[in-house]
Amino acid sequence: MSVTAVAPERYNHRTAEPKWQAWWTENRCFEATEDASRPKYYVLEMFPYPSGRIHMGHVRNYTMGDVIARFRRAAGYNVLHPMGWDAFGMPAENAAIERGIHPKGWTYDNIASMKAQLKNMGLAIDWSREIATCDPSYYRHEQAMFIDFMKAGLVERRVSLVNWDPVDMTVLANEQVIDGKGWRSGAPVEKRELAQWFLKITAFAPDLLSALDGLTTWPDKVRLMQKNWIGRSEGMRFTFELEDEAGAVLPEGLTVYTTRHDTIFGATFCAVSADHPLVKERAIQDAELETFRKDVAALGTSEENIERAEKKGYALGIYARHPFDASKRLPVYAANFVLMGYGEGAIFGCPGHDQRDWDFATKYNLPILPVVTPKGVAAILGDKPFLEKDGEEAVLVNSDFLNGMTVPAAKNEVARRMEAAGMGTRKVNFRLRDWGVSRQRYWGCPIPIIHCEVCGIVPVPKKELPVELPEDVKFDKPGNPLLHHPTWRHVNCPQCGGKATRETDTFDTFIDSSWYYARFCSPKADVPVDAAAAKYWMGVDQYIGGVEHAILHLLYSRFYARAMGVTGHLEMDEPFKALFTQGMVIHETFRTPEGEWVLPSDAVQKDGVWVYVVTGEALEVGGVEKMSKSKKNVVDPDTFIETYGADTARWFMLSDTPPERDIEWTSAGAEASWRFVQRIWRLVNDAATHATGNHAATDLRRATHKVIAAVTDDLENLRFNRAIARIYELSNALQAGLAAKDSAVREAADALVLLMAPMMPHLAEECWAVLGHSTTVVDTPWPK
RNA sequence: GCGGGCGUGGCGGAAUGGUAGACGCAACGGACUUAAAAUCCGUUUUUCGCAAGGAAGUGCGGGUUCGAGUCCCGCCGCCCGCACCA
Repeated sequence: MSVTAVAPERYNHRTAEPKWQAWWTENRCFEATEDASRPKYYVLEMFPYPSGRIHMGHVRNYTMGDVIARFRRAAGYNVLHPMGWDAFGMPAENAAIERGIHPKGWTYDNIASMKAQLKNMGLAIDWSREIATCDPSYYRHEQAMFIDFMKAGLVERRVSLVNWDPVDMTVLANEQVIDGKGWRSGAPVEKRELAQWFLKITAFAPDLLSALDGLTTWPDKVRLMQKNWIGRSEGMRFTFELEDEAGAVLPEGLTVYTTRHDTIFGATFCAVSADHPLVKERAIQDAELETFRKDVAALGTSEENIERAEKKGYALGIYARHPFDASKRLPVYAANFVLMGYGEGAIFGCPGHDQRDWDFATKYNLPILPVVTPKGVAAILGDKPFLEKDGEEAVLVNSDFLNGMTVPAAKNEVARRMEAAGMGTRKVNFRLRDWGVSRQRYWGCPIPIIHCEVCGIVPVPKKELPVELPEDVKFDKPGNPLLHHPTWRHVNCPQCGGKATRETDTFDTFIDSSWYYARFCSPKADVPVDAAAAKYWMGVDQYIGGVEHAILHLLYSRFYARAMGVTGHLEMDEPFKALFTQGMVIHETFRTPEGEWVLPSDAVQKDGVWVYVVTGEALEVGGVEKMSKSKKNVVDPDTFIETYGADTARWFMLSDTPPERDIEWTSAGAEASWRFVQRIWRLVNDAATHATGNHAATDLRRATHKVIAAVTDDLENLRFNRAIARIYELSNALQAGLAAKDSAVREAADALVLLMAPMMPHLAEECWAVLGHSTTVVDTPWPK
């Protein structure tokens, strides 16, 4: 039986979608203005790098944000939903090197084409607030703030051992080194000594850590990752007296950091980093030690090296006097496992209760002394160090005045005695390092500094900002084009007027994205952030993006908000009130028998077997993996939207799979979404022929209101897949209601359209008109 | 090694400690059609049974509870993050 008397025409997204997109733009539906009479809602997705084309990951991310924006708008909020471009970065420069295109032209062309693609998605974005970080009107404020940060003592220039990416020929921050390799290039990172600009993120370490507790609407996983990254530990810093082979006291002491000062009587050696001053100084006289230092440096920091590396040491021929037992002296080694960058770059080794120290002691035949044991158990020397488990009661033995004490009590006692004797102090240490922000690249924000031979480091006067990137640069040799520019770097010193040179390093692009969320509040202001606008809009009520930014971008942004607070640019601490990290878009992979990757669009299923359309040969179906160009398992959003419409793409992205998990793109699933679009169209057209109901408590009416409540709750909690399941239920109920001539048919159809509107806004508008409304969905309140 | 998460039909996945498998996909049967597509009506955890109906069932083994997919303990498997951090 046919549901409709006269079959309606098929829904045509090709006419409907551009029509409504134009209508929203003309009527400025999504342009936000401050309005104190309404509650505000700021929803933001991590802005894209303008690579040239959007991918399905963007579609998923921006669809989620859009659903939230449209839902909150309908629910009565004054919504801010802006978009911009994270436009500085290496790919633009690589395009310049490889194809001779200027990074600026390349970037802006990409922005234009990606903007058109995003518009085709029908996003409810306030395009009047669009920003690009490579625009001088944006980065001049970044430069001004850097100078303010300097004045506030949040900037340092120091020579330090840095991570050098030999492929990208630039320095990387610690956060940007993954498994000992550059996060972009994948090349093994080398260590180099360079003069670098640092932002003092460590100044905020305690606050960045403790404030995590308040971010209750962030994923626990992300909070935990940040907590581990910041890495707070409570311990002691104290100094050993040193003596030489003959027992004569040396002028210098050896300061170590430890969290296990309770095990001081188990100490049998000391170890210092190969980069420790004590070692460097002796290596001048000692060729063998210098060789050792080089070997350690050559080993690098990559994961595989660390795993394979044996503990190696070099006895320095000096000894540390035990602080509480004059009869003991501990040989001091230079050791490859001690990091100069953490603590004091020096430790005492207690092999009985530390795996690493155990390995070292075993190798060099150093004594192993058990000093901690479970309560009521005699200390024994097993075949591995004894490490008490969480909550396990352990007591000190073989430890003089500590004997019988619990671990915490013994720590306390050692700290008390050392502090009383002036040997050391309790100290909280953080793993977090300051953020090195100098990059030896062209396509980034110039660091607004002038180096004067007379005056030293001089900030560019604010009235001369922005320091603009010169456009006439050449990419004909490796390294930084700014360094090779004939004139740009040569300037007069703003202070003495003498000859000086500009800083040619540019900022790490993560700086650009560390404050853009605040700039969106007042994108055209002539200060970085207009205070009144920020007071109204900040913080971001819902931030959405990939979990890959759990540390880098999110930690930097949290730091920036604080630094901007100190310098009076922004009055708030936490930029993102709620965070949601969405999963990836994954897809099957296909290979020819020769091992060539094949695009999904070139694979067809014939009699249950996947076949390559070009050659007709059977394809090997590989794993379901993240969409990537290298494996060619990509589906082009543009082509899909052209064929099936934006609403179909949006609907599919939200269906079935919970938003935080990886979603598998399948053509069958996508087509099913398309069929649902047509089904809604038929149902609504059919419902439109029915009379308005009489508010009787029919089955359909009950079902409708149950679904309204459920969908509202689901969308408030970002459970898009469940909201969609409810909408399917309502469409099933409506279909049954139509057959049963239920009097609530019109009411149900209206609700169906309004509930699906955040996900399928174009279809909703068309359906709303079919149902005889003279208003638009975008201006209709959320149903209750 | 340390830290965290997850194991439910053929698949994606539902389920404030209260009828396990909502909703979707796929598959199968039927209607419509010259035919196909689309659409519509059904079936679809496993198992026994012609049926009515019964039994088992949320990785494995225990426990708490009137009641456990959900809470607790111990395993097994997979995934993610950090990693010589003193």
